[in-house]
Amino acid sequence: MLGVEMYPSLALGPQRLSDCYYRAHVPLYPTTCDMAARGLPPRLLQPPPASAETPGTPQDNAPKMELENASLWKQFSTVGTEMIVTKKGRRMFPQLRVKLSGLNPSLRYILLLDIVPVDSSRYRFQDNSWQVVGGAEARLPDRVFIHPDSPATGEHWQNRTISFHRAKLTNNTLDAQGYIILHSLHRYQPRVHVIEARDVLMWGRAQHSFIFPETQFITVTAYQNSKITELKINSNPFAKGFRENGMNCKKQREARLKRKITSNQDECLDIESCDPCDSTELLPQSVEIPSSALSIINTALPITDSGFHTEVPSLPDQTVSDQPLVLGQEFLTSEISSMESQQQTASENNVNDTLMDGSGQMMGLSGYTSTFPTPQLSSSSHASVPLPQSSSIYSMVSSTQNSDLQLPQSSPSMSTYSSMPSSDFTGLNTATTMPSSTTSPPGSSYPPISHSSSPHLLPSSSYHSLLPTDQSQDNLSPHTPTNPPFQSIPTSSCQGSGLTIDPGQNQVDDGGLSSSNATTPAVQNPSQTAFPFPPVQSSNDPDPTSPPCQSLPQSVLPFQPVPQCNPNQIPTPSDPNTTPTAFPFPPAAQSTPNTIMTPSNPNPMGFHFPPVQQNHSHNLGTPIHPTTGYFSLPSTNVIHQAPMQSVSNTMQPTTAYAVPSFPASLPKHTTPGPFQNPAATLTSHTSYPFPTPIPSGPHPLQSLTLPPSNSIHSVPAIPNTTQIQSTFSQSYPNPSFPHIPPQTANPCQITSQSFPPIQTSSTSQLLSQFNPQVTQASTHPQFPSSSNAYPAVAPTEIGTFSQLSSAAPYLPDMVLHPSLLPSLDSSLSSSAPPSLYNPFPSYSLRLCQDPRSSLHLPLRHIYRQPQHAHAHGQGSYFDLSGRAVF
DNA sequence: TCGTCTTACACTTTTGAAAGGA
DNA sequence: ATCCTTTCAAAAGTGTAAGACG
Repeated sequence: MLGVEMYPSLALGPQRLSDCYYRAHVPLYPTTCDMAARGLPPRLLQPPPASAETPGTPQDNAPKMELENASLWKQFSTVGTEMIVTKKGRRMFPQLRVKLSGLNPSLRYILLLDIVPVDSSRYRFQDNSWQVVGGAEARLPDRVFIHPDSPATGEHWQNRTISFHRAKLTNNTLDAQGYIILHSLHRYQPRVHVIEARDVLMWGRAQHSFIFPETQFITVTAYQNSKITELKINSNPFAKGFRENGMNCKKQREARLKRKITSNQDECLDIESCDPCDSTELLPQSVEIPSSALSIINTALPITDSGFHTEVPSLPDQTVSDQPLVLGQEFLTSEISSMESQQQTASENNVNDTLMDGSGQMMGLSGYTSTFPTPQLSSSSHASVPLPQSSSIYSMVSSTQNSDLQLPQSSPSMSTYSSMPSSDFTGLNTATTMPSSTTSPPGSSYPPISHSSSPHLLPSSSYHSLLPTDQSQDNLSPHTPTNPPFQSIPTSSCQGSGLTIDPGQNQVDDGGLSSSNATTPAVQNPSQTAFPFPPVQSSNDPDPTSPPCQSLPQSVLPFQPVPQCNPNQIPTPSDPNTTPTAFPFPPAAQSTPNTIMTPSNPNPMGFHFPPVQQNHSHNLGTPIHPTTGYFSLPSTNVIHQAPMQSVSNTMQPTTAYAVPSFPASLPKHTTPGPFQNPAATLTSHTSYPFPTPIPSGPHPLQSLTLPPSNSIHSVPAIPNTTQIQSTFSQSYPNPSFPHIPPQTANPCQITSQSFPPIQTSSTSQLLSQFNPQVTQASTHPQFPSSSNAYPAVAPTEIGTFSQLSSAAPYLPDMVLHPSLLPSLDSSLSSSAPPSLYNPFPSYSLRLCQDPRSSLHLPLRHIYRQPQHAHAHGQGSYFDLSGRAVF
């Protein structure tokens, strides 16, 4: 789900990046984020204990992301966020503005935004609430918005607010602008992916995905909930005209209309009689703001969302010094440099932009806490969860997990993590141990759907999930040796106790809508000062098809278990623990590469970076499966074993939710597709089969037929290399969305989906447990597909998501790591009928190499988003469906 | 008839070019 | 000639309302 798989195309031609074709495989099934969205169970991963955070620990270095305008999002979430989609494309509001920390300042990263369906339902706003009215429409081409600043150094990303405000949403399935195509009246979850681009070849090696549950929204062509309209008008600068005192307010409009009519009549009667003074009506009028409006405004008043913004202690991440580009990387380099320069300029310009939306600071938490709808469809569990809990969750997150996360980077751990289930959904159904609340949160526009009941607390703050890196790989990688120890980032610090405000933070590309940075404390993690460079997967990996355990990421559970939160407890800005905005999703180990590449399921998750030249890949240290042609993902993600333990130990069934971490879950096909390499599918998580040539055409991918949902793979594949992090607002509101009926549940999926709490006590165990085959058996009964809880690391109860239980059209790609199963709470696993739950779908984010570069895969150009003649980069879109976007 | 979507509209903000000055 | 600031117009982003569509 959340896990995004990136397949670095190792061999890149000399051509410019813009000329390169990238094909993104569209996940047939819901991405991991879907899981997150669906089931973001109340359970929050516990933050590593503040004490645990120590400078130089690997955990500290883990990338962390926090949603800067979390409070604004929460404001909307409490009501039920709606996003307008139009044919011409509509920006998102609130904007998705995040802050990153824990990156290696010297490394380059690419930031991507994609939006995945939370469930397979279609919604309708009835009785002042959103209700499921049917199944979702066929999945649309998955597109990814590339932040215009990409690629940029970690320093660049960390020194400013990163805004994806340029991303546009459209409901035009034939959109040629490259905008993100969404269905109206469907529920979606934005995801942010941080992909390490230490160099061209290494691109996509390390991948981190973040999800903020509070950013879920329902797409609409016209606002359904008047409360949302009010919030938008009061929060969005562009809508000032519609405010009470605006020139386009209702009174003014009515007056204009009246005048217009009158004028027309007058004209008809006597043109000369028209008096210029009539225009006075148009003049702005002081308007008394209705109490309701005031309340809204008040809510928007700057409240420190620091509590929400507090960063979670970062997990250790491998640090890599920038390495000279390898052969074939020139084009990337040039492209990157060009883009970087261009984007950088833009970002710089935007750095000083003050947040106009008042998002984070502007919004009051109070509103958020009370009514914030949970992402889950099921009403019971989420609805019951009070916001305060979320706050408590934050505290927990910050406090506990670090120790766990700090697992030493060990190759073994990698395998273990790779296999780790993306999400544990066992508790999703009624059987969940977590307490379910039948009542929906007050004010929530979305009626709770009866479902599982675990309270779902979504951490607003970001988590970093560190995936265990494959040391062996890293070490083998030529680049590895050169990688200097990770330098701490001075500006940002995060951890709970250690949280500090970074005065110097600049906003990136905020479009001026974002709130001022000053108000938002940048959290730095003192401990991040230095972390050892994670071992790189050896390019020489003897067996590309080797079981994921080797190559697999180590995705360790980015999810930190969240101890039970006290609902009443509200995170305070001062409380470091409370603010983690995002939690990492453990990368989904890709158990069955082949499944991913099947024609029917070209690329479930994301970008494919097929190695152009295997030679390069090996040289680079990214193992490519000889037969399959997939790159084995390096284990950049390696690190976070500790979290798992902490999760299991600390997480409370009720409060904590497991986050499906596995980025690229690949649907498992019983029959290997042409692309598949049987061996690869079975054995190695790390190596992915190289996709067979796809018929060239304007939309090769689109032509592909998606497998019926039923055919969906029970086993989600978890990309080894990618580290998935999802950020959930701890305070995530109860699910306002109705859950989907379980009818469609795929038994197979269900089994795979449920993930018992993982016991991370011993990394070695996990590693030993990791078995690609096992992962393939994602159908493991312990992992119900539909379970809401995120499997990951969180050991304790898995939140149940009613939504998940409902049969979602999308099959989960995620593969649970067997090793995780044991650790999971047996009660949960037993309680949840495997068959009942759909597997949590996960997308692997993959970049496909341009076919022109002699690659098998059809290449797609990476088009830059229309520049609009603006100096600032507008961002780029990847069309995962194979459609040229830019 | 209803639900949904499209389009035009008026307003606001953003953006970039041009002009002017240092 | 370069750099910086200011001004201005165009483009883009908003929600609304009316109408179209199925």
